[in-house]
Amino acid sequence: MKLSKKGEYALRALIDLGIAGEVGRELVQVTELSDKESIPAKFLEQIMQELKSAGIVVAQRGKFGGYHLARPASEITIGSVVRLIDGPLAPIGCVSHTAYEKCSCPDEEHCGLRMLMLDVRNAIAGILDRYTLADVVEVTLRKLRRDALPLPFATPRSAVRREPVKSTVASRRTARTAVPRRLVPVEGLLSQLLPDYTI
Amino acid sequence: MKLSKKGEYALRALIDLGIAGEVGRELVQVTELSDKESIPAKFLEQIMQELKSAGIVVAQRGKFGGYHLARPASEITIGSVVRLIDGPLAPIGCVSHTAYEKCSCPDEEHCGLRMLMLDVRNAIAGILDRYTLADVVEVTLRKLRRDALPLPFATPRSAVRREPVKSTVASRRTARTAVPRRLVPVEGLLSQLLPDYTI
DNA sequence: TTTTTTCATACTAAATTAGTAGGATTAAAT
DNA sequence: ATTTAATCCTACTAATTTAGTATGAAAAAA
Repeated sequence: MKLSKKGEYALRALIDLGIAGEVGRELVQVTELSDKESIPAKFLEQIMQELKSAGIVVAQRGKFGGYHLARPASEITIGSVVRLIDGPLAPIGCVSHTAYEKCSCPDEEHCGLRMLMLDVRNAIAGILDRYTLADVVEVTLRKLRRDALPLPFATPRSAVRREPVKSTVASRRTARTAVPRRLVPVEGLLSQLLPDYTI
Repeated sequence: MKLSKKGEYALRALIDLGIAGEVGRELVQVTELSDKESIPAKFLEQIMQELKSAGIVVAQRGKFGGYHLARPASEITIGSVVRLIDGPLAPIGCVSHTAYEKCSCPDEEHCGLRMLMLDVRNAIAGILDRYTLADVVEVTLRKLRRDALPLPFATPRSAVRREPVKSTVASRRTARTAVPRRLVPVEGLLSQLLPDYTI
């Protein structure tokens, strides 16, 4: 039930971009991300490319370029990122919603294992499709502030000399107000750390 | 978040052994299992070997030999089987209970991703460690009976000419009475299909 | 003694994972 | 215009994992 390193790196980088947006930083370069997270720079470069192609991040080329989120962090679910990089969330193909595949078993309708794995897939998707980058950014910032630690990306590596590139939408809309919570049953550690968890 | 084919095959075979025990069949051979589930026989043979080494099944060698569960199906959790064959349930090492591994991130204590993945690992383990082979056997048999389908392993391939080999414990104790349900929150499809789900 | 099963070990082809390498392109600064 | 520093693009690769095959020995029943 593993998440690949690539998937982990993608999420780490995106969370960092979310944090950067939250502290007013407009662009972050691959080397900053790879330094902070100890990710091989060239590997992360590839990953950022995939995220760009998928429309999750936007790049600014050239000197003093870098990346930022293409949409508000509250509109990027963790599940969508994991699916993009690592494929379906379901443990076996015959219970995948996004990539169903008939399994080898003789009778899917009477397969107890399938029922069980459907529960697992729903449990995973219930979490990863519910939470967004904004949620993870929020708990991270909350913890850092609680312990009075310096926030990452607070000081731009090179002074902010760029015009507000395209739109500051990302940095404004990250607050979790507009997007309604989707489902009812809320449990787990993250939900307890988030302020407005509906029940 | 995939379960390997090997893990899937192991679970299918074990569920079949559980069903066999439930319908009074004492031994099942690899070829029967591999036929029924369309698993390459030699591959399944290897898998059964691992399950034997782990003390999950017991083998009877020689002509008219075969396998049966080493313990009551109600005492074999799905999680223990998946961990044996596929390793830890946790998506990343730093949230694994059974195989913790320090992750590359600079500060585990303030890592939002880790919190999230801990929720995921708890959700997965909450299901796979809660349910046993007996549960899966039960929903399977329930569905087959509901649709008036023939139960597998009801007719022994070769007549039952063997003495009650070691103990009939497995076939007697499979009823889910002795083992108490472990946790409180019960949801998902499987729990709804099981009769005595506590809440 | 034959048959039929598990047991044990070795091997392998294909896919996936986790990267490296090298340069082309773009844009800001000088 | 030239230099510098960033992303972009493509190809390659080493190691590991996955999903098996292959071959035969050992055991037990007939």
